Amino acid sequence: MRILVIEDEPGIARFLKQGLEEEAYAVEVADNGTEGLALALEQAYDLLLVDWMLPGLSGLEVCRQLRAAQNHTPLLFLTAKDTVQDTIAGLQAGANDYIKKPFHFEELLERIRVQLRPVAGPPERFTVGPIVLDVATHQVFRDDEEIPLTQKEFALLEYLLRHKGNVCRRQSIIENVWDIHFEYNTGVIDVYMNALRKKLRLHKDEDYLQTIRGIGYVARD
Amino acid sequence: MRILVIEDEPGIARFLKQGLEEEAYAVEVADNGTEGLALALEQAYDLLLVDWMLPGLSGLEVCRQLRAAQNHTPLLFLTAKDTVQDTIAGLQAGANDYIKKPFHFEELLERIRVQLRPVAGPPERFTVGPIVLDVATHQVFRDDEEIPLTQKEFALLEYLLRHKGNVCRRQSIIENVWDIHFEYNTGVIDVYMNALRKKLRLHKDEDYLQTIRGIGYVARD
DNA sequence: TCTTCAATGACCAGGATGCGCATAGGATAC
DNA sequence: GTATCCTATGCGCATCCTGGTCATTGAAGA
Repeated sequence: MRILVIEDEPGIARFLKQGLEEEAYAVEVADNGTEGLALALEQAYDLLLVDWMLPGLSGLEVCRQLRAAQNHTPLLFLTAKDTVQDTIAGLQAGANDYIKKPFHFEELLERIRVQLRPVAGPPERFTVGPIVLDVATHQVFRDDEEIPLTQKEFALLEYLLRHKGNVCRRQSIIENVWDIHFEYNTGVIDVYMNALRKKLRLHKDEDYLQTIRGIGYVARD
Repeated sequence: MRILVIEDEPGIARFLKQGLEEEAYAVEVADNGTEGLALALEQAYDLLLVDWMLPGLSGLEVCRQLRAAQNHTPLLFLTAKDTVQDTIAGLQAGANDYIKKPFHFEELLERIRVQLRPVAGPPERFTVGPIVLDVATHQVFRDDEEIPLTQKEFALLEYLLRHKGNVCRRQSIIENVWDIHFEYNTGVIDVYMNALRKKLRLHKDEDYLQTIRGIGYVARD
């Protein structure tokens, strides 16, 4: 799990970095708002720890701009400002928690874990039409009959179902399912979509996995 | 949005119920842990507000049993116990937040909103008259009926709707939709406007997509 | 106010392009 | 050795654009 700490006071930054690394998090530190925002936007962090008062962009502004850019990485404010107005402003800006200094490191850790634990909880099942995908057991069913899928086929179907209703662009699919982050011209997705549709026995009129020409694919009921 | 308050002190319970109802939440109250747990398990609440000290089952125990039963409704502790150990115990038991009394009602409200806000960002939708365009799902509707559009048709309509009310010059359209940045004399835009109006079944009197002769086009209500 | 006319956009049809489907076969991991 | 993954290739068709004709517009002049 990757955490970005945006904090200008070197002492606190070092303390956080060390403490979190002992908990096996991968920690990076930015010491001003501008750099922090840029990093948060271009890298895929699992969580952001943001100080309120920062040189350059304020923490609040970092949060606002991040959310405006459709980035929804969990963000925790960590701040000495403890007025109710600030707390409310921070949360309204899109933060997920607001922790007041001085804080206990153990409580911070626990609040971080709250954010990082899987959102929906264990019974993660996704469906489209007659198709059911169970993340926990790694099984896929069509009309209660189990369909054996390979790892990649499963990952692709899971990605599409997790974003059911939303169009998944080829680029996002390549990045999230194949973990390829540079430009890459390949036809793998087509091959796997083909395999999926065949294995799931999707007829022409059963367009649960639709092609959006020139864009990508969608799972729709 | 339905909220269940599990709180035994009648004064606080009444205060919460009234305050939350003023914010248009549907609030129910249970005054002991056993009843609260039973309600939470059988009804579909959107959020639970749980006191720590309760007759019958303690709040902590309610939380544990709820999570053990695979119920992952957002749960906020609301408590006078403010030791770090309790906070950690509460969060570890599966709570989503832990708010210490005395609390400001505004902050509580905001923390409730954090839990209730949808994970993904607000959907980007644009409209003119009966036409609705959803960027995320890449869909276009007229009077709730889906209209299939090609990529270019969609891009053109999106561009016009993003600038609703403002006249889009042919040059800007060519640059932003077709990505052509040199002078270029073509009639593509006309062809696509024609296709759009036809597919969207825009009558002569429905001038949601107006032609500004010699300049370009506008989307207007 | 009416007429004329050039300019502009609406609309249609056909051809080029390129995307996605499908299948086969080689590389790789287990 | 076998299952899995990926590359490569050909094909069909949706999409896109061009070029043409027809309709409409608006301004100038009578």
